[in-house]
Formats: sequence, structure tokens, C-alpha cells
Amino acid sequence: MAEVTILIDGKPTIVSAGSSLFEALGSDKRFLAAKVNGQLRDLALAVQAGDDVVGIDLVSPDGLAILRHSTAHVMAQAVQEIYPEAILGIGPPITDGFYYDFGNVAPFTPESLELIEKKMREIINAQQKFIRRVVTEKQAQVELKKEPFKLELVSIKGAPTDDIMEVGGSELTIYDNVDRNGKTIWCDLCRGPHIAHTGMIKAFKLMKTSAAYWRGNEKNPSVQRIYGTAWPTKEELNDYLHRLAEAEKRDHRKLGVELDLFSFPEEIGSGLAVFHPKGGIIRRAMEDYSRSRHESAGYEFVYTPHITKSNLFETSGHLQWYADGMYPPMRVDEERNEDGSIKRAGADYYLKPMNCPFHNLIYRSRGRSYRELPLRLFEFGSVYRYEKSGVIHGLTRVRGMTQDDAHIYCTRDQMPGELKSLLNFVLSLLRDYGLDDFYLELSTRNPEKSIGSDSDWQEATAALQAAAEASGLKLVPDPGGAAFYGPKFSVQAKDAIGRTWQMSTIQVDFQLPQRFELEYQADDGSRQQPIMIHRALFGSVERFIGVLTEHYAGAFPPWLAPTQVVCIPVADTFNDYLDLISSKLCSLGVRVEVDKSDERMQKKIRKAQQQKIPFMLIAGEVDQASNAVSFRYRDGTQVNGVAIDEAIRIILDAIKNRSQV
RNA sequence: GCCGCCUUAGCUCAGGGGUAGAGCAACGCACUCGUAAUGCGUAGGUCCCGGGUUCAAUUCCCGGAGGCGGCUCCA
Repeated sequence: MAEVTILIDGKPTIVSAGSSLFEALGSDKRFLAAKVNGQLRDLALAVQAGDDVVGIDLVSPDGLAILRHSTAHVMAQAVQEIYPEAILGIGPPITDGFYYDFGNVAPFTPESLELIEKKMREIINAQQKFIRRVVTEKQAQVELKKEPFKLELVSIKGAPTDDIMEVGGSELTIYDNVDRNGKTIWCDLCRGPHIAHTGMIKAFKLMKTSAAYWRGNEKNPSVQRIYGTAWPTKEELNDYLHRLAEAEKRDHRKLGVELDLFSFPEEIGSGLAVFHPKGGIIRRAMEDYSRSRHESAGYEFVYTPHITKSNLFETSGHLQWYADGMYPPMRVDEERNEDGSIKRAGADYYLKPMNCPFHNLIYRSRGRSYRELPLRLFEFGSVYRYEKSGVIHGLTRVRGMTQDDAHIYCTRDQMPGELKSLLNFVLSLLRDYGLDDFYLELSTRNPEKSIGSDSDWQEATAALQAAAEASGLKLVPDPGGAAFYGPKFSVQAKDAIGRTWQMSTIQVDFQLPQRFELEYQADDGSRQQPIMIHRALFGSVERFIGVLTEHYAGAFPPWLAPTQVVCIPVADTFNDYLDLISSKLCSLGVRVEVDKSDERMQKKIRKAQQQKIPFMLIAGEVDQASNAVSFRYRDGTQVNGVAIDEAIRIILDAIKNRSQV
């Protein structure tokens, strides 16, 4: 038999001509696909001389994606068996799972998901093979005549469609699902690759349903989407479900209720939060620390109103660009005659969606000298944005929020240095709040949604890029993601369970200085336009509290914790002893309570634990006799017999150092 | 804004065409206790709001508000 040489994992290997990839890879069941000359292929494909082959393991990212994509196919097959009228959209793998879109079908319900899961299990048990078949465009059109979405995909083939799994590469392929008797049960247009047969799906679950727009466009018809997940083993599926449950436990909306931090009273309106006393303490501690850091970094504090006449936002351009995102105006001072005609024209006042126009007015309230630059104006500024009802989410997406907003006015020469030191400032402050895993995203110009000269954009983008690179952090490009007036980078932070949150944004702006005709007098006596840098560090205070709540799972470090110390007497005869310690702590500024309720001490511990209070100080006869207390921490560890002075020092140190306990 | 689901005591949730229940929390009494729930008792409801059907609606229907999961959007 003829033999050919191929590369396996880069090593020349001799295999018999016509071998499948599966055979070439030693019939190793760990592999479910292979990368051939850089392209993912089915294992059933025959090797060609000179092929560069790498086996794709089930546990690799590519392997998981293939498994999930194949599971999506099985789901689509199940859906069409139950709802024959359903037409197929697309079904790609996504992070931790997959989805598939269907047209011409009523919304799925939890009951229909159960039916579909059951049908999927039948298909999996039948071990149907995925067989790849190359078709011409004509053939595909004939075979898919009942699948209008697929026909649309066939017709756009050739356009760069790398992100669509159904078509791509140089040829059109259909995958047939074939049963043990060789009969084709179902087929789907797909570029593949797939697992060899459905029996390789060991663990899957349908997760949720949603409506979506065909090809993600609001103008297109709506499709019904089912999300699912699939894993190599049942254990991994269970681990994944467990991770989801853990994430749910740290949901700040849930913790906000349990810890009595904040709420969203229906009476006020959607997306508008109130902070309760305990949430208020966290907020004040955060803000106070931020203020003191800003003060030492050379910022000046300003205050501006929440509403303004429309002309300010006409000057800034917001009314032209973002009127949809603003609350509608209030018309004031209008007077009408008896016939309803206008006697005196009123003025439209708007709630402010941004602080920058106000800061610009402060800048130009008098002449400015180059000696004043960089001028750094800081404000905890409340802004209101009319977010669509469907996007509002706890504290992370609201209609009313407080930005820790600053605008830095500087010369062109100062800009690169200012950006660099700004980024360091931002990162150092975020670290103090307990976030320490970052990367940066650089959002550059969207030509269709922006104004300004190319050279300005290029200069600003280069300065941002240089500052970002100097930080040594990973920089991810976000082409076209910039706001209309200038490029920005944003600091993305990873939380305790690895989720990323967009935190600070740093944005360069040539436009507003021009629109507001901002000037300074340079050292040669000429009048120059300053550059403006916008930056919010928390993004919004509300959102930052939401993120920190989830990051810490409600167990805030002592400096932020609403109650820092709770004193628990073993019996109420020790109340007075703990009162003494508590009043000492209190006089040192510690937020401390003595639990004098009628409960047993175990119950008090449980209560303090549920409130996630950092320090429990327990005292009974043994402690009192030696002028000591016993510590219990949130993780259950205890340190007994700590002398009172030492205990106070431990608590004060943790607060002062902003350390976690 | 779009699609689906949901809304019953402070919280978590059961129930169901004949005006309602549990656990926890709250309050009271007893218990005085060494590291995550002592016992007993009391009180607590416009069953989200408005309209309709019905002898009767918290329950069924329509509309609205709010929430949840997605989609879309995110200066």
C-alpha cells in the first residue's frame, strides 16, 4: 500500500495513503477533530501528503467549541423534529456554551425546553454520525429551499463571513446526520468541523431562551434563541452549574437587600437607586478616600447643578448626538394667551447626562494662563441618562448615577505626560479598592460617528497608546469604539471570580475646547486652545459599589465595611465589659456595635456572619479575667485571649492599611 | 425599545373563581448560655396598579407599572 509523509505535531510521520485523520493520529479517542494546515477539520477527512496535522483534544478551547457547536446541531435537529415548521438560523458556540436561532416558531417555554432536551438525549443515544458533504451553490439552494435563513447565508458566501459557522472558506458544505442503518435523518448547512457522532456528547443542558434579531440587526425579523451548554463530562457540567450558582450568590442586587445597602423603590422610577445607611457608609468611605487621593494628586473640586438650559448641550453637541439618551426636557417660564397661543416663549431645561459642559464653563469663567495648566477639575457629579428600559440592571446600569468625573485641561505638549501619570493614578487607586488584575482597551475612531480632523485623532490616539504601553498592561484594540469627540482607553478589571468589568475611562477631546472656544494665553503671549482629557475612575460611584459588592461577595474589607466590629458577649453579664472595649473603639473612629439582644451567643455569631462583619469580638469569663477578647473572623477562624490593647491595634491597623481580613 | 417569564407578609416562597398559608425577620415572655439558628407566644396582607368577564376575581381576560433572562444599545 502506498504511503505518504505528513507532519504530526510538527514531526514527519509516515502513514498509508488515504488514511483518515483519525487513523493518522493513532485512532486516539482523545481527539475529536484536527487542525490541518491551520484549519480545523473532521477526523474522517483523508490525509494528503505533506499535511501539517495537529490533533484537537476535547478539553482544548477549539475542542470544546466543536463539541458545543455539534450539540447546537443536535438541539436544532430536536427542535425541528418537535416543531417541523421551525426554520434554522445560526448555531455557533459561545463562551461556555452555544445557542441556536429559530424562525417561524412560537417562543419556547421551560416545558418545551424539557421536551427538546429529551429529544436531544434520544438523538445522542442513537449515535448518529456527522457526515460532511461538499455541495455546489445550486445544490445547496435546492436542498435548502425550505430554509430561507440558510439560503440568505449561501447568497452572502464569499463576503468575509468568518464569524458565521454556517458558511466560510472556499466551499459550501452540508452535514448529514446519519443513523446506524446509514439513513440520513437530518442535515444542516455548516462549515464544520463536527464530532464524529452524537454519542460523543456526554453532558449538556439547555439554559435559557431569548428573542434575538436575525443576524443581530434590529431591522431584521425576530428569531427565537435557545442557549445551552455542553461539557466533556458530567462533572465539568456540574462544576459549571456550581460556578453559576456561586456567581448568583454574589449578585449585588441580592446582597444589597440582604445587607441592607440600597434599593430601587418602584415609586421613584426604574434605574434610580437609594442608598440605605449601611450602603451609605460604604459609599462615603469610598468617596472620602477618593477625595483625599485626588486632593494630593493636584485636583481642584468643583460643584455644578443637575439641570441646565438646552443651549449648553447644543454648544457641547450632546443634543445633536445623544438626545435619545437624555431625559426629555422640562419647559419652564412659558406663558400662553387665553387662545393658547404663546405669549412668552419658555426655555427647555435638561437633566444633565454629562458634567463636562459645566466644567468648561468654569474653565472659561475668566482668562486662563499657561501657568495654570494642567488644570484638573474634579466633581462627584450626578448625571441622568434615559437608558432603554430593557438594559437597566441593578447598580451597574442605571438612569441616575454619580460620576467621579474629572476634566483635565492641558497643552498639547503636556498631554502625553498627563495621560501617563493619569493612568498610574487610576491604577494605584483601583488597587487600593482591592482590584489588581487589569488590562486596557483602546477605542479608536469610528469614521461614521465622529467629528474632528484626522491629525488630531492620530495625535491623541498615539498619546493614549504610548501611555497604555508604558503601563506594561495588555492592550486590546477596540476599533471604531470611540465616542464622537475623541479616542479613549478604558481600564478593564477582573474581579475575584474572573469576570471583567469596565472601570475607568480616559478620553482625549479636541472638540469640546473648540465648541466652547476655550483658550489660554501661552508664554509667547498668543492665545491657544487647551486639550481636554475626560476621565471617570469608578465610572460611576453606584456601579463601582455594585462591582465591589460582587468582587468581595459582600464581605467588604474593614475600611469599607458598614459595621467593622461586632462585640458578642457570651452571656449578658459581660455586656458592660464589652461596652468598655466598644466605647474605646468608637472613640478611635471604629464602627462598632455590641450585640445586647436576647439571643444566644451562637445566634449572634450567625447573625454577624450573615452580615459579613469583619471582626467579631467575643468575651466571656475567661477573657474578662485576663483583660482580653477573642476574635472570630468571617472564615470561621478564631484567635482567643487577645489583650484589649492588642485587639484594638489589630483592628485599627486593618482599617488603616485597607487590608482584607 | 424588542421577545419571553415573573410580581402573594420586611425577606424567601406555597396556594388557588367563594376575600390566604409556611419558614426566616419583627415584637413579647421565659431561658443566662464559649464560636453559624433555645423554646413558647403575638402581630403582620389593597395577593403590584387600573379596567373587563362573573352572583362572586388575589385567581380568568385586557391594559399599565416594576422586576428577571436575553436581544439591541451603551457619550
